[in-house]
Amino acid sequence: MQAEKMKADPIKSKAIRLTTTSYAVMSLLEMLGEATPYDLKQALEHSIQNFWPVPHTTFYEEPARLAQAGYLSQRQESGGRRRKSYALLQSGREALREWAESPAGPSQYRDEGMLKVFAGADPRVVYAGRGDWHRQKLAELEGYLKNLRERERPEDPSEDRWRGAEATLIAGINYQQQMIESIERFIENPG
Amino acid sequence: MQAEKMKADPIKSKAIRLTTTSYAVMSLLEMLGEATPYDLKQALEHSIQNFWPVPHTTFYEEPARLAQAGYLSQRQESGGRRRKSYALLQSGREALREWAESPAGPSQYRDEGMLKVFAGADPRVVYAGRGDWHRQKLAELEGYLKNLRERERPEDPSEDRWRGAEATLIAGINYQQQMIESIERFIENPG
DNA sequence: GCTCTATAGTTCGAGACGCACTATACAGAA
DNA sequence: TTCTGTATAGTGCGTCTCGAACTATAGAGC
Repeated sequence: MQAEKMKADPIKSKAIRLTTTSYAVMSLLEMLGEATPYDLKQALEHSIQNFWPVPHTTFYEEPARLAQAGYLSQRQESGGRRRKSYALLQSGREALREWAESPAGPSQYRDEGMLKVFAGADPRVVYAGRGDWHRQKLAELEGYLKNLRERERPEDPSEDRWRGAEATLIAGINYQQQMIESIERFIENPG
Repeated sequence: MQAEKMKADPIKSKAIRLTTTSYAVMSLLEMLGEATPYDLKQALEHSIQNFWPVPHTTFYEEPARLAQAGYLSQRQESGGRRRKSYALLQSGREALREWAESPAGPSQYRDEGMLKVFAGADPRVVYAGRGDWHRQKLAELEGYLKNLRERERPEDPSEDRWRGAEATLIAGINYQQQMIESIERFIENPG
């Protein structure tokens, strides 16, 4: 997680560190409006999970943390499951904008399989199923993109809250295609 | 970090969870023989860091943890900095082999920049410097591969402790080349 | 009203993270 | 000789992340 400064509404709230996960929650809330942690988790799995993996337990806790620090409003159902819903407050929206405009570090690639190869495992064994995994992921992303394009969206791009999501899907599709190639190359010639 | 079972020398040691970082340390020790944490950190930065990022503070602590659990031997210099050196013990070697042969999960891609794009940032701004970053990384890996190939190594591949390292460099070079392409594609057409 | 399954969520302890700081060695200048 | 600069080597610690395992609620079908 990147280093971030402490931020908080100075009046009522506890200062917390805003982590990349915080911004993930806030950017989903900006797209969805008011949402329960479960709604957020669902949305996450179709989008952010592909370039910023977060386990669901972490993601469930994050909205409460952010609400406590004054970035989100919280509202609780009175009947049934008495679920909580969260929405972005002004301070959250501002923090999100500021972060989005600041420079980002390089991307990270993490691959336990590659570490096994390093430790002497046979690349052909380690990567045997990988091509299929990436092909499946590719199909999944293409599905999301198709859905997104069938959705009605405003003419004016600056009004369109789905533009960012669309761009990340396109990038994800590129990435998966490249990975498929790159793995094939590697299996053919691992050294 | 992947889930791993608890393992320990049953006699003298505290049970710890072996994490992927543990195996990273042990695989380096297998290649290097006896080494100080700093030696390990150096080696890490030229190899594993590229597919399994670990902050140096974590990496410094890990050998002590592993030694305590009976996977490594520990020896301390008597003069100067009184540094500690570590080496793989039999139980460590066995744990490493067992892990290396077991299946690995999929790889992970993590990119804060992509999250900024998702949140509405302009891809051309976010990815402006990325191509160069990957080109530099590519050059770095090519340098390591050149060095490695100049080193004298045993004829018999099964004797060659550097085979794994070489394979990961080749994979890394593929990966960086693909990323350069993939980013160019994306910047030209981000949606 | 019971039981099955999908959905929706919580708990908690160990580990990871990274900022900020400390310490040691060794070279060359004062 | 001591000073001061810089590269090397390492530590402390609070906050956050991780994931296994568990709990709870809703609705479908019997």
